[in-house]
Amino acid sequence: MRRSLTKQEIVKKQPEIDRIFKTGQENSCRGLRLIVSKNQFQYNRIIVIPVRHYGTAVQRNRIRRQIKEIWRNEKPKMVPGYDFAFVVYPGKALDHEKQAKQIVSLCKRAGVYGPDEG
RNA sequence: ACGGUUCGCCAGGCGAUCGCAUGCGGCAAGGCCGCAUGAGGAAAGUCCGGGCUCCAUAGGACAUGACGCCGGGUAACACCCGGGAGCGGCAACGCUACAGAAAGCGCCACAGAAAACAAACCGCCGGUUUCGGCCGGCAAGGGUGAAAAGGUGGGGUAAGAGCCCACCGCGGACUUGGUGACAAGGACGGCACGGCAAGCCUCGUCAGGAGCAAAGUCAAGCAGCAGGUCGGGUGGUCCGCCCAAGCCUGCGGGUAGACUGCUGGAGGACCUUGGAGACAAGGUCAGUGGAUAGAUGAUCGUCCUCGACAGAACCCGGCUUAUGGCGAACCUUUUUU
RNA sequence: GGGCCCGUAACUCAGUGGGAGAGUAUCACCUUGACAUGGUGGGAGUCGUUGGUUCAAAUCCAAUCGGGCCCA
Repeated sequence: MRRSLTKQEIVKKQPEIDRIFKTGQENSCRGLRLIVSKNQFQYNRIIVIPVRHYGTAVQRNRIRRQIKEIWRNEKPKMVPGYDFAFVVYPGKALDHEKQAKQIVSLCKRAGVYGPDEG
């Protein structure tokens, strides 16, 4: 499987986001919350949502790109068929390695980080 | 060297791996491959000015608002350039809502006699007196205040006063220079005319309203009810013009998709010419963001000065604010020659 | 993206050029055996910030910071 991230793999519609928040299963850690919900596709989808008044436009763009990048690299190890919503809260910025560990542990707790794949 | 003033420039580089968007080409059939391109000087605040779209190709009047030394630049401006005057600074240089207070209205708290067609508290002088004061003259002195009706000196006088004189200030016909703001000179006047227009206002100039969530096309979908009257064309009013037999308002219901607008521009780089400059004209070259939950990133290596402020959402011209570094010219002080 | 509004005491607000105020709250005292209520008195402010106009600015003007509302 390729490690690409196309437009299809991004959750776009407001009703779909509402569905994730209603039916999804929540896991959170410091400054980050992950909501996972099953979808009707064969692949996974993602959305990154910084909370209201999260820094400047530059900071919001940066955290979204960083999380998308980590998720893209870890995607082949995930169980397919889920929607991921990352809600980001303001806090101290982590470096790439620590942030990747944090996201992987969140996915493991959510039960979508399959050890059989990869 | 220290401090300061003005102007200009840059916005980490290179390489590797993975990845995103758009355009083009190919394979070939809705997916791959290749190539090219891919945020800013402020993209920001939304403070101004336009383009563009709809309402009438936006017409007249009033209201309202903005601007306000002169000349020029520009599509336009509240911006820019050059100049004048005033103010600040030792200077380089900077700042200025810089029209009108003799069109009119209003305000000037407290204090003070009086805050503006004048007037007289303490006073000064003359006359009179029943010694309490009264009548008249004066506005120089005191006192109050942010501000008190030219200043200083001399003459003059009962005491005084532009009452007279000299100098300074003010106004100023006129003359000269300048496109002009204005500058220089100035007969004469004899001080009459306090300040505030970022108070109302007057004069001059300009401005119709709304904004790409404008506007248009397609698809999907729903449910009407009540009221108002003669209207509507966008939100100040009237006229005019256009449209219409229906329209408007309120409550309720439905949609939350796709496409056009959407980027080739008052555009950029370089050169030449004109101009003091802002800028204009001509030529050559390249083809250079267009997303729509929102594309530029991540990691590693390496070098250095170790990277600030910060992310396009229709597009331009400005202003303002945030911010790292570099360079040039000029000025002050000190030292040296 | 665009349009619009508001910042005054701890809170809610008034104040349209010369004195910074009201209610609630808080503090002290009185009243009560004690509490509540009631009464008397007091403290608390860079008027969001920075400049400008004016003799004088919470007020007028400009810039800036923070908060809020609306659109399809």
